[in-house]
Amino acid sequence: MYDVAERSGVSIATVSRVYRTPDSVRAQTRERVLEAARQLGYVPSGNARGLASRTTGVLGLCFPDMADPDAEADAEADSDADDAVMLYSDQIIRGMERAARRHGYALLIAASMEDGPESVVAKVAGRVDGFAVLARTVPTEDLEVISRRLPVVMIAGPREIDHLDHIVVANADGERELARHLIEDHGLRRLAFVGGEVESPDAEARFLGFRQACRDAGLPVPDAPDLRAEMMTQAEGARAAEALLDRAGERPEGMLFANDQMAVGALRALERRGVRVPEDIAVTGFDGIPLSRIVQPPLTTVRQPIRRLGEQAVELLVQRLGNSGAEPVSLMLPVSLIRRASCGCG
Amino acid sequence: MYDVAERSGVSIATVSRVYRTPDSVRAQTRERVLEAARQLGYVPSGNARGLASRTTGVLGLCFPDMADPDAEADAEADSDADDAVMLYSDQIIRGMERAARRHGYALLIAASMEDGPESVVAKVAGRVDGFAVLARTVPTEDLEVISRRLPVVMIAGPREIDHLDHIVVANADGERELARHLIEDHGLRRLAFVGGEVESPDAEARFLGFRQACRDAGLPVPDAPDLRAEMMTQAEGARAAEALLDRAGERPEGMLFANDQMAVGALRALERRGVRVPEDIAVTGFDGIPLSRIVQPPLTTVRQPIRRLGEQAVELLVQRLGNSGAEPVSLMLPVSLIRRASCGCG
DNA sequence: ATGAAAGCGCTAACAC
DNA sequence: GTGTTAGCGCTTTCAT
Repeated sequence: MYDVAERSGVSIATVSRVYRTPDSVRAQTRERVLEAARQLGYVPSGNARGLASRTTGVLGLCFPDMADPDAEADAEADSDADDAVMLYSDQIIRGMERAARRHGYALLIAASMEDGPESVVAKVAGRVDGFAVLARTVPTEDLEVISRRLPVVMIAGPREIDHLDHIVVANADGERELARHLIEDHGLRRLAFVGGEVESPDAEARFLGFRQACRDAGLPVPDAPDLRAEMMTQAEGARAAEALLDRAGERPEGMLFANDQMAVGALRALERRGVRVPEDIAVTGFDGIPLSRIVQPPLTTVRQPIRRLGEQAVELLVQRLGNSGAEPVSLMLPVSLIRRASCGCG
Repeated sequence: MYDVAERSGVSIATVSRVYRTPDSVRAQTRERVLEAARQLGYVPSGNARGLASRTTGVLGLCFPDMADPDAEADAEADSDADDAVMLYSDQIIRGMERAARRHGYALLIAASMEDGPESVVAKVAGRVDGFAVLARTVPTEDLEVISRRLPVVMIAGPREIDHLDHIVVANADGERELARHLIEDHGLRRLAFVGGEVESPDAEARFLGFRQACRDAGLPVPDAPDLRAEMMTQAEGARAAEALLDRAGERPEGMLFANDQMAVGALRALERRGVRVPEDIAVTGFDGIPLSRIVQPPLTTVRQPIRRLGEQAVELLVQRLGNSGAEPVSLMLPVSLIRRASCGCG
């Protein structure tokens, strides 16, 4: 910058102005500066600007370092499928990027690594004006500290920290509606629910919705899911389906899975066992992943607006950047029931 | 940082060490510093660190601000499809993020906006250690200046600037192999090629491959594509198919499109016209997008490894960051022919 | 419309 | 193992 100033015969202040507020510099001067910059290959240092101005023009996203949930599935599936898989985080990224772009921000993304030298979140936090965190990516303790310094919004997670903005989808509503559909519209009564870990807020909320539907319909209300899966993968879904089949007592008329992955695995397991879906048993998932349309039979599920999650995260961050004093916001995005063949529709 | 130092009774240098090289500080001292930081909500400033150390630990990506290529298609298609669409840029991002993570970098992404106050690329360039650019995102002139200061790799573009590393896929090879397959294995001889703009390096390279196959087979070698499409959308593909049908002279036995989008559009147009694929006419695409598997009949195409493009970009950047003096590298990634029903296979 | 000077919060030598 | 001291390359008052 000093070189550019010298070469164009102005002060560094003027060079700075040329880049920040071009109109505040006489056109002729401006041209001279720009030309000098070109000749010298000058690129303004974002770091220095950020340091001096205390703003970066960048928003961030931290997400978990999970292997693809489909990794195991791919082995047995067509390798083509790999390209069709759009990860949850990919869609969040896309949503955030779009919205960030609209507001003139760039997006910094980083997955939390197992054993990074410094926590990834700190790295991101130090380089952005605000950032979003996917549930269970970052130790609550770290978030607590960081969120005192800059806006943080929690996506799809519990309200771990009460002064954070946070966004979730209507998990309970969706599952309740889904179960209601099976009960009222298809007349099913013996329903089994396969959940996730207790610590997974999404899975728990879905189970809650299931319970509500049971209560509403006057059916027995279970205290806990019939089964719980650790990672909610296809393999676990398949195992769960078999376990349910082999369980003593009457076979369930419907199996509700806390996500699509498990439901897809179940579909395959049931086919191997010669159990027809939906004639013998209805199967449902949750998420609305692309795979859910392609499997046979196509999966009845609840679609959650993942990209909008990302978009809203950015909107919240931008709002808070403008008005940091406001009350913490808590958004719940609506979901939609998708009726396909696996429940007996279509 | 000064506050943390004061509160824990050490100098700022020690605070700095605690974050950079924890082992160089006595455990007891370290704990005191960390505790003070926690109490004060201290978050190290990435900007200041970057400024002082002249490195950011961030790699960048600039990509074009295109609307979804499928935007028009979505209107007529199932809105479900929207979620299944994985954009080219999404896959590049995913590939780069993965590779960057492995090397301990975060990823900064930004789409070039129409009328940003400052060029997006400058913004990115100032905040990263090196970055990748998707073809035709950034004015060559800007790149020329910036690439003098930090490593830049061009993805899927022409070698606009000769000292840049760049990566492309084997467009010509893929199209040649595809055309050879139609000619030799299916015995087709009257082939029509629908290309893109002259300025699209991908589309031109694919046409080149088509020509090679014609030459190899002793067929007439066209000087130019039978038709060119501006944006290579489904709508344009449909129009092109109809134009080809209505053209005077013998109807072609095969239509080769420069991308899958157009081929899918063509499939629909041909169906409307009552032309059977592949019985009456073979149709092929290029790219291997998810949609290509789902359409009826499934599309024969050439898959390009988009994610690997992103991964390789990061590898090149990391290499160059380690050894800036090396010769410019030019990588060509292999593609693979995918035979499906639209050419008469399977 | 332009210049001068004081930091922004950290790292990197070097000294102890 | 820890402290001291210069900057890193900008933005920001405040003058002019």
